[in-house]
Amino acid sequence: MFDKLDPLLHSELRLAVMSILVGSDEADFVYLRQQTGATAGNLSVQLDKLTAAGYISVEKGFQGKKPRTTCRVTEAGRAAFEAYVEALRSYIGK
Amino acid sequence: MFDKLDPLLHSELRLAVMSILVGSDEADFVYLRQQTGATAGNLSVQLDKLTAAGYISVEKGFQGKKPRTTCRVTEAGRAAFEAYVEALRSYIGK
DNA sequence: ATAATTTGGTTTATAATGTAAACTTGTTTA
DNA sequence: TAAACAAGTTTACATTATAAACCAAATTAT
Repeated sequence: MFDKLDPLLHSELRLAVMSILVGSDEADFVYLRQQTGATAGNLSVQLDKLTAAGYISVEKGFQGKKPRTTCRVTEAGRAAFEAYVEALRSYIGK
Repeated sequence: MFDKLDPLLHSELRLAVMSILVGSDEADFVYLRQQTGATAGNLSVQLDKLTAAGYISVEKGFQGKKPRTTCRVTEAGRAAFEAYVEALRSYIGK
């Protein structure tokens, strides 16, 4: 009756991050922080979890002299996001 | 950008319960247990939380000699559910 | 020059939450 | 009348989320 909801995506902050990445293909730490309003610590932890799950890839580099952490959604991440959205329908209809 | 997700509804089991109640107006403990596959303990705890939030009302009675716990969604619960679904759109589109 | 602040994060301690096992109360069955 | 069952509830434990505290490098102020 109800599809299982992927616990990695069923989290407000991680879902917001994935939503941004699915729609924009690349976003850096600072931008994600701005858009989500999350604290840096929380964002850092949740990015780690998404990385560990293979849902995003993270590249650390520099922009001039400032560190820059760039995130991208992986194919697995995109698929998981779509599956999550599909599973949600069993709860909320449509 | 992203709407806040009501933490009371952003839980797989509570969301499933609310989904059933919004669509059926009355359901008893045993039925909810069957439909959700939850353990009795977990269901009991989550029903308490929904009750404390004023999202459902619970009536305890008997059917013959067996206890029977009947749940209904309240108006506040229905409104919260709809708001939750609406908020979700900001994450998953559509 | 060097002290104070800011930027871009990470680690870690705590609080909140979810979950199932264990328990309770009463009923039916052997 | 003892064992098993039904309908829940309580409680203990594990997981998760979150922010505070921290760190390193760069910038700004003195």
